[in-house]
Parts: sequence; structure tokens; C-alpha cells
Amino acid sequence: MPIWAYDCAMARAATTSDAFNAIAAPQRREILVLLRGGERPVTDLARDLGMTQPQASKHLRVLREVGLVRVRGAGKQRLYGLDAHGLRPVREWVGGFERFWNESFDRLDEYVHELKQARQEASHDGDDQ
Amino acid sequence: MPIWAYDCAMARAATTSDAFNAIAAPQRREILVLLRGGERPVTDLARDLGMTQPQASKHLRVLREVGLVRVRGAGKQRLYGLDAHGLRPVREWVGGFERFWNESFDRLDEYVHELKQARQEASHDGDDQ
DNA sequence: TTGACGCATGCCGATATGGGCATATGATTG
DNA sequence: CAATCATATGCCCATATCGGCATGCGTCAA
Repeated sequence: MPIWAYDCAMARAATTSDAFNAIAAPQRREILVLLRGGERPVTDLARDLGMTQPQASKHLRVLREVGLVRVRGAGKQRLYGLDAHGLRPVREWVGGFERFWNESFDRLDEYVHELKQARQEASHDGDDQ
Repeated sequence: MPIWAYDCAMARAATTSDAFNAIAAPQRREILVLLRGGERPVTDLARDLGMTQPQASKHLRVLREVGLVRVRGAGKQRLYGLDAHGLRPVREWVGGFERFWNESFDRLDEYVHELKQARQEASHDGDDQ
């Protein structure tokens, strides 16, 4: 039995790492959808989503930390509002795959071939990471 | 002090729940990006991503379970290929927010108003749960 | 000031992840 | 068949998450 110098650091990326992680949770996605309808207080959201107020608050905290929602104190209430800017990276990343679900897989190889050549000639990179 | 009838079931949605969770991990996103260049064997991907082979296999397993990649045995190797169909839901969901990052927040309220009216007239709901 | 209301946090427990390494499984070649 | 290469799994651990409930904190009303 060796010394097992385990260097285990983190288990799973924090939900607050980025928008990708934040929107992984369905509940958080629903919150964002609701927020498209305008600013709303926490309790309201909680009720509509059928979750407890603390849960809603926690989800909202995550969304706030990644910058997907803003808060604005309105008297006793705190109105949460959508700030969709943070979703752009997601949109762009996914957008890079659009052509791949429009093509059948049999023809995909050719497609890929073209892409490869085009990329080499244009020396046009800058999407990974 | 009650009996603490804790009903805690699951902690966090499985990464294999859906595409949203699967692509939450940066490494998995990178794999998909690499796969845009065509089918590739595991070891290849692992090397390019600077991760161990087991790790790559595990990530690929997740991606396979949500249907984002396909496998094809090619001799000793197993060629993984992209199957981007599963990304459509993501694309569509995010797409629902496009207008929100093109508009300034001051004008957002009007926007929202229009949306609300349009929705009421169309009586078009059906997103909860 | 005391209440009351709205929201944020804290704590507990169960779970699954992700990383590391060792090894089982599969397929191919000699 | 045995040996080998390519992958897939199995375990270990540390961590963060989510769910439930209780309570702290800030704001407004009486």
C-alpha cells in the first residue's frame, strides 16, 4: 500500500464557475425563463417554480455570481432581473455546432474534410478553450 | 429536536441527465470541439487534451450517454464521433434569450411588455416543469 | 421600539463527480 | 494460444451540490 499521495482537489466544477455550469440545473433555467417576463421578487419566483423560498434564493445567488441576473432593492423586496449577456458565450459555443446537426452523418466526413482544408488555408483558428 | 426525517435523495443532477449537464464541464466541451474535426480514438483525444486515458474515457462515456457522441469500433481502436443533435435543445433554449443581450436594459421593459401581450393573445404557454 | 414581512444564510446529510492509479475486458497479431 | 495494444472500469478520496428546516438580517408599519 503506497503512500497514496492523493492530490484530489475539486470534485466537480462549481456551479458558479461559468454560465455553462449555472444553466445546467433545470430550475435555474426556469428561473431565467421566468425572468424574461420582467423583474420579480424571490417569493414570487419560488411560488411559480414550486420550490421553497430558500431554494430559490440559493439558485438566484448562483445566477447572480455568474452574472446572469441582477438584483435591485425595492423596499422590502429584492427584485431580480435578467442579464442575459452571460449567455452569449454559451450561444456562441453551441453555434459552432449548428452545421453538424443539419448534415447527415454519411456526408459528414466530406464536410469535415472541407472544413479542415478551409481552416488550413485560412489559418483561421481561435475557438477552442 | 424533531426526528429529522431527512428525505435527501440526490445532490446534484447527474452529468448524464442531459446535454446541459454534459457540456457543463469544459473538458467535455473541448472534446466535442476536437470531434468536430472528425472521428478520433480515445488516446488521441486524451493526449490532445492533456488528460489521462481513463479520464478521457470517462468523459466520453458521459457524452455517449447523453448521445452527443457515437462510437465505432475500428479494429483495436474505438473511434468516437460527434453527434451534435443533442445540442439543439441547448441552442434553442439559449436562442430564446438572444434579443435580451441586444437590447439595453432601459428599453427592456417595453420589450417585455410587447412579449407579454403577444403571449397572451397567442395563449401560447407550456414550459413549466 | 416592537412586530411583521421578505429574503439570505447556516447547518445537516446523502450523493455523484472528477482526478489518480491499477486492472479487467476486447480485439489483433504472431 | 499467448502476447500486446487500445479502452473501459473499479476504487479511493475530497469536494460541492441540492434539499429541508431554522434563523439572522434589513426594511417598513404601527
